[in-house]
Amino acid sequence: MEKQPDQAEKYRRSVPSPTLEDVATRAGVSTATVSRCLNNPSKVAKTTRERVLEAVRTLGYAPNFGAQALAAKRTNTFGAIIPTMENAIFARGLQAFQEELQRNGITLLVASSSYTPELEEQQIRGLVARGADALLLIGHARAPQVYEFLDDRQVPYVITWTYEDFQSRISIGFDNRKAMKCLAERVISLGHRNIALITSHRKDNDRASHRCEGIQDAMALHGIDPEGLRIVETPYTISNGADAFASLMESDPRPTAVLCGNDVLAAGALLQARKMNLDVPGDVSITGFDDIEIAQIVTPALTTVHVPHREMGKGAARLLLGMRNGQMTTSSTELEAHVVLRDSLGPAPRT
Amino acid sequence: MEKQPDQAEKYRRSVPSPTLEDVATRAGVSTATVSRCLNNPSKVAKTTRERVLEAVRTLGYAPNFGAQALAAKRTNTFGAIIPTMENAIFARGLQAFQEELQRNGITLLVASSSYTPELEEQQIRGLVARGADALLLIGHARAPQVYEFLDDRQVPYVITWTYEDFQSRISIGFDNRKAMKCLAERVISLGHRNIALITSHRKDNDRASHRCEGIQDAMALHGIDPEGLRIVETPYTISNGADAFASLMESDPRPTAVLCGNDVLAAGALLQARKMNLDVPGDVSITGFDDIEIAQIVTPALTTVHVPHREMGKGAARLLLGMRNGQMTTSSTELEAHVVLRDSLGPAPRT
DNA sequence: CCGTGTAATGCAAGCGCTTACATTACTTGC
DNA sequence: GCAAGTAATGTAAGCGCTTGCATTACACGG
Repeated sequence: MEKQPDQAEKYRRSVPSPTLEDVATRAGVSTATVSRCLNNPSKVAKTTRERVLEAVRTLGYAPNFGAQALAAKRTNTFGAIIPTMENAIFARGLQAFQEELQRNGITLLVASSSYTPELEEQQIRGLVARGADALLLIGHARAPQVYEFLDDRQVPYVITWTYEDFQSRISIGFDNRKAMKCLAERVISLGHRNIALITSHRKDNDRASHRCEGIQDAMALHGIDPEGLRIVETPYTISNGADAFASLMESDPRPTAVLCGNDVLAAGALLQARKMNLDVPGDVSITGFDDIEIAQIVTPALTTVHVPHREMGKGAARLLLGMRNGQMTTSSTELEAHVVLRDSLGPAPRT
Repeated sequence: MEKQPDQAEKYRRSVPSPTLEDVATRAGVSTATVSRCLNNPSKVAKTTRERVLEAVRTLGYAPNFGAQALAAKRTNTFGAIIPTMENAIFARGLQAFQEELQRNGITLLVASSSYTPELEEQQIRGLVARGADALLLIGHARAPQVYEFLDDRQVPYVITWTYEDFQSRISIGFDNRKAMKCLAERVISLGHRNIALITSHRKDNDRASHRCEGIQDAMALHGIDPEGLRIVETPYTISNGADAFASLMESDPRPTAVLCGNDVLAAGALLQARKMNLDVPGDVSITGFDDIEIAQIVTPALTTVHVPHREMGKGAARLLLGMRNGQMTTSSTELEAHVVLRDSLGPAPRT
């Protein structure tokens, strides 16, 4: 008998979230005081503060995000647009970024652009419309109107995964060109003359194109014609890496060293080498870039370039936090990437 | 002479975002019409609509998120809380989830809980406070007050990565217990009697505990005492997998098959086996779970359980979209996971 | 005991949008 | 030609919060 109404009530009991006003009433103060108490505790008397916080607690109050954003013109939200979530390239850096932000009470919104400039622009506008207070961007290459938009709206941003003291845009990262050059010099010093590169598309991707240029720098430096670098462009997946490697191995003369624009492509290349019964590094050397987890897992372990993922993420967060607080003194930071020698790179085979 | 003001102006020119009102003025209509035009185009005459859209375009108008959320009590934002972003376990599913959402004009907010219930609860409340219209959750195990909170606030949610027709909570996923049992039966049928499991902590993790039970089911079914299953619990990282494997190999009697709760742990085990000069699967068999990318990359390639990542992600999005639109007819969906035989599982070695 | 300074609090005006309801301008049937 | 319906648009009331300014309450020196 008691059951029926109970049931019905259960259905429609939608407890609306408590509002500032509810808290204010319960604590016997005005909404202004509650607001101050939450955002600026020092301006409220201790006894009142305690009473208010008590009310907040018992009511389970949480501020309405939209209202807060609307009134304060500030969301305590930062955004990050990364090219892809599918593989781990950006995961570690992003994790560090987000940890640092969290520590400062701000939330991270992540969007991925699938390496597509149009999509990226759309995502950037979207995040700004959602009130992102600041943005993390990967690489410098994007349409000028995007930068104009950001500057007009006064949205602070930092460019990562690359370092370049460039056009007053502040960035934190490493010099992709230099890092890759360093690795290429190693390769060349082991006697390789016939070198190939598997990379993602370089258009609209400054990291990829700088890495390529780094190889050519090293070649030129050692008297090898940079034009002789065989280049295959393909999206970042393992199977694409495998296919690219296969096609490279069919070419003549066959490269003795295949450098890859990142570890994922290199893992694919390695897989394909095994399938083709090629010994790595006996028959052909393979290198990666990024030093993500899989670099250590594959057999042979990948010689690659270690990228300071966590430092970039954390540093970017610091910079952005500073900028938001009106610190205009911040400047770009260069971090170091270094070659990690493992087993996939060896001397060039004798012909 | 003209220069000074110009300079000064340059500094302070913060173009405030255009508002609905700006658009309305420019198009010579009221804000209501503009709003309708954007959210409900069919209610506006075609000629007016064109005029309005033109104004929107030239002004570069984008709705203010906070204001919209406040007025409409809806954010077109869904949230997902996953245990970790660090490895690829959830990446593919999440990507599919987000793609499907994007196709429907809704934005995804991702938070990670680091496998910590308290943090997860906090993240859930955070996302709801930020106006998430619906939530994707991993696994069933969480405090009742969390479910109460969600039900009170009428926030739709779906549980994934597991399937269980359970307490009226709708879920989409696969039966972890059954899937692991299936794999374990394979293992047992190859003559293994001495079996070990490396898993993440099972407390507060129903996927992990179900997988464990699945093994024990299979053992019981084949007359092996389920109590004989050696279990090592450790967080999901490669090096932890390696350490766990090492300690297992020192135990007596030594297991002939080490099943792992996921591919990351298995990759670590494999690495350690190589370091210990153990042949896999000659000396010891190793299996994973999830079938993420690394399963195919490691040597020997990992025998594992393929999980329908993309289907879960996409399906979850569909369910949530339906629920938000008031479709109460939705129900849980069971997907299939299946064993993938590769090279890391072989017959038990003769003693 | 009063004037004054200071700390604590309240008042109320928005922030930019959605939407119920009111209004206007037309059709259309009789 | 008019009542009545319908389609298109306008009016204005909030949504829940922040914050500049006004007000109140004291403490204190003279």
